[in-house]
Amino acid sequence: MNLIDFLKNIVPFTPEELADITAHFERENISKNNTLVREGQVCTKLYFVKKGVGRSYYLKEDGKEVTQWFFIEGKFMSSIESFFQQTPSLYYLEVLEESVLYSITRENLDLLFARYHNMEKLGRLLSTEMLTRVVNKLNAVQFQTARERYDYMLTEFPYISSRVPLGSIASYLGMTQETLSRIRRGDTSKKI
Amino acid sequence: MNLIDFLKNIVPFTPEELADITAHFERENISKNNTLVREGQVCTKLYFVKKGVGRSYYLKEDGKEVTQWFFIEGKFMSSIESFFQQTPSLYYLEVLEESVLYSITRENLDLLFARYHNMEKLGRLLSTEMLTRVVNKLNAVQFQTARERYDYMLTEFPYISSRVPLGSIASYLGMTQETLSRIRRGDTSKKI
DNA sequence: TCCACTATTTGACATAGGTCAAAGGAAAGC
DNA sequence: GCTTTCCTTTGACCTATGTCAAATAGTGGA
Repeated sequence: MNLIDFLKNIVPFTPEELADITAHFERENISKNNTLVREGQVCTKLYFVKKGVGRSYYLKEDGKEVTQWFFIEGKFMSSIESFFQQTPSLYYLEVLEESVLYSITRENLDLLFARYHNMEKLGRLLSTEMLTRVVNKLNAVQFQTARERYDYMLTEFPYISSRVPLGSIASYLGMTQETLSRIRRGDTSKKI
Repeated sequence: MNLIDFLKNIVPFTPEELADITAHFERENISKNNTLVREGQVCTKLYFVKKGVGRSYYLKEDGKEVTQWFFIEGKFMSSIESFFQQTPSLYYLEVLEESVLYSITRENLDLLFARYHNMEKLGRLLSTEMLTRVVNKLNAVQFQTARERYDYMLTEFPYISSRVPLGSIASYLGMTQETLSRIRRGDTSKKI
């Protein structure tokens, strides 16, 4: 997914706006398993994923990683709260595959927000879209069985299960790796 | 909390902008236990809660109500997804106390978004703020024990526990009313 | 003030999913 | 082609929280 096409699909930017906006992004090629942000750091960039997969996660006291979100092609990726509030990140942000990202700094983004009414609109629309997604996940996690949550995930991130380790998916879904493994095996009716 | 003060605190609107914006809101006095939106209806308005408390909830197949969110004084309230995507609401929206709301329709809000760059900014900021809150709840619900979730709720909605029925809070927290009751009793260490 | 509801608490018991430990598989480096 | 390490599966057992049912406590209305 191309950044320009992505932007055009959401808000009817003029060609001049598009040119100026994309000029503020920088292409970055990131190799597999690279960490972009660590816990405690302030996240300075917002990334558009042109190719690859990323995830945000945090460490529980016992040292276990808990996946917070996956970021696939054609989505923006960041430690959102840290980036927007400029506070230390609670999360790690990492790339799980060889990836191509387009990044923009907070200052440049603010500049574009201030410069273009359309840009502000883009921000609002993307933010409400993300809000909807998070609410969906919340409902899945809060009120569904482990198996139903797995089904939810397949709709939210269709192809991810073959691309990322099972443990990352399990913690994203709020279950253990063992449980997810048993679900995948497919013993539906029997007790898991 | 006054609507004008609330708006001014977030974005530096001009007095003219503020006057025009607030002129598009309508005051509504709603009596206790009134339902504003039903499942399947498209939610036509966004409400600012000047006084009172509201909540959104949905009905599970077995007929049990599950609280999705509480809306307290000084917050915007709506069946958000329905309002912004103009799709049938998955949720009921109701007022739990005698309340004073300021409402705006989708058309008027879009008009203001289009008219004022600052308004678009307000939308973006409120949306990211809400996103942060939902993410916090998600983390609480997904990885904390029933007791910890209760503590989380006390920070998110400090005074709500005395204002709304225990069952509504329990389902908001993803636990049964019995469990919440036992937590409140305070048998911390012993098995609940 | 009493009644009729509705909301909350309590107890006994059931279970989904977690924990711990170990065994297979797959994959990366040499 | 081996070795080492990591990832996934499996089994046995455990626990937090759910379910069901009944007992109390609160509350608004007549």
